[in-house]
Amino acid sequence: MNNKKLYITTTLPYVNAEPHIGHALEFVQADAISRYFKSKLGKENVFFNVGTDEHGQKMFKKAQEEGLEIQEFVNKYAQRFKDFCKLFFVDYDFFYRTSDENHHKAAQEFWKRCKEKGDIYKKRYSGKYCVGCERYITEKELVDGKCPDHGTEPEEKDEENYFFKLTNYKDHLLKWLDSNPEVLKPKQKREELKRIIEEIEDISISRLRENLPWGIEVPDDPEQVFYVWFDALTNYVNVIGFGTDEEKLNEWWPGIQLFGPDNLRFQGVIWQGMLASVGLDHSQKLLEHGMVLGPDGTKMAKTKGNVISPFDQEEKFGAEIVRFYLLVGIPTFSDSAYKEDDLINMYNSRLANNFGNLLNRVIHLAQSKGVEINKEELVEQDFKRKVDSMREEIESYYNDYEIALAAGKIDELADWGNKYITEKEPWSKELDFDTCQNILNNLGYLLKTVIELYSPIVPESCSKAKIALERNEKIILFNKI
RNA sequence: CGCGGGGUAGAGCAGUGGCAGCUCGUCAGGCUCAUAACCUGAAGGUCGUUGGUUCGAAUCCAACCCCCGCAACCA
Repeated sequence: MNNKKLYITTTLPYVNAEPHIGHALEFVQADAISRYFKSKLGKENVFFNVGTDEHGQKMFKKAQEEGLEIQEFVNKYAQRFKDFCKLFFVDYDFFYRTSDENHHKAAQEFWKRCKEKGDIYKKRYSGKYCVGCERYITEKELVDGKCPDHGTEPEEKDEENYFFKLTNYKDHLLKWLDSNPEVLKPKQKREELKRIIEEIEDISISRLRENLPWGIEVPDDPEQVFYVWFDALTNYVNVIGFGTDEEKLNEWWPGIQLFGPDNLRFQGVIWQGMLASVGLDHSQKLLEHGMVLGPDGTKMAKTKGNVISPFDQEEKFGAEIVRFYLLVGIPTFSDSAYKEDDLINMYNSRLANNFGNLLNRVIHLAQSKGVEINKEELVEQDFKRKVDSMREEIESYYNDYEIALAAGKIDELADWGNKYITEKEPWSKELDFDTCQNILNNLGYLLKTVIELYSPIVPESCSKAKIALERNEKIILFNKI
């Protein structure tokens, strides 16, 4: 935490298909981090950006296949992502769309600045182009004349394009990574990133408009449009004022970026080179989440029939339970299988039996004993110190974006509450009123802490829990499944 | 020899040189305020294999075996 403002952004998903479980993971992780820091720093000091990447040849083709006007097509899918956010309680501050006019202007401004810096040049290029990858494939990469990633034959292309001199920044980027070893999480990925930087090449950043009518026009060259990645990446700073409001930009940038394993080269290298070109700081933090694997522990694929749909899961279990499992049940920064049995077990034992049940027993006892449980002055100092020191540990996990570990520690706190109540037996008829009142207020304080710290993960339930505790009303917070 | 990550209890994981741990599950007991919940205890591991370094290795080194990702809707 270097200053009071915090900016966090997901990558912009390509809108040529339905949101999948990987998007869900990234979005809810970013949302949990955003919610935590909003509670910590104040809502106005956190800015949480999500959005959709809507240009590119793939999009153009897909729209034609569906027989829709391209803008109509991207509108449809962008809306799907908005609905998806709403469904999973992803409370963004801005939904960025790259087909928006403001984005076009800002991306063009970005281009101009790179050009003024001397980092953009024009070069004739001929080679084999894979539409699936949106890039040229070298002869060496081809497998039986086909793209190794998409299994399709690349198109022969011979055109003049603009290139970005990423190689200018090779040494700079290596130095940056060396002197900021903590910038990338998890740290095991650092070597991989370093290798990618070492093998850096200049990248093609435009296409001929005649081949791709759907894109942003290159400044001073109406025959060319932006290469999709070059325009999409600029969103991260455009949304906070690049090219329009430098003061605002300085307030928020550098930010925290979340992305999936396949995106390391774009977020960690190309984008960082672009930032250097326009004279902006590098990202404050690069968080590479894991991959959600099928129940069998291998990558999801329709052909294998092990695909988990976030919409199906929501229908089956409800959004918060799916959120909980994505955030807590699978490790924050490594690949993990999505298993419904684990989801059920984990939800029942951790939320229903531990946290939910404790809340219920405390409120129930408070009611039957006629005790107020929100009197902080009645909380014993030793007890308070213990809870506060647990809170510190939990917050330090959150501050390090370790959501799953933070949740584990919150469970420990609730678990300790269950041991405490069993030991103190506040239901015993032998106890005098004051002692009972102290015990229950201790527990009330513990629960208040648990509720507050669990809010970023299960926001709706926690806001219900908070009200129940304040009003001393019994509630079954988490029904067992 | 393409690059990278991993192999620790039935499952999921933590553990960077000093008595192998946590959660879930299983079994036994206890409690009874509570959502058949909660508390206590027990069983369960040659830490992938082999060799090496060391007083001492899950941990360091070497070789090998296996799984996964990069990489086929995609993050």
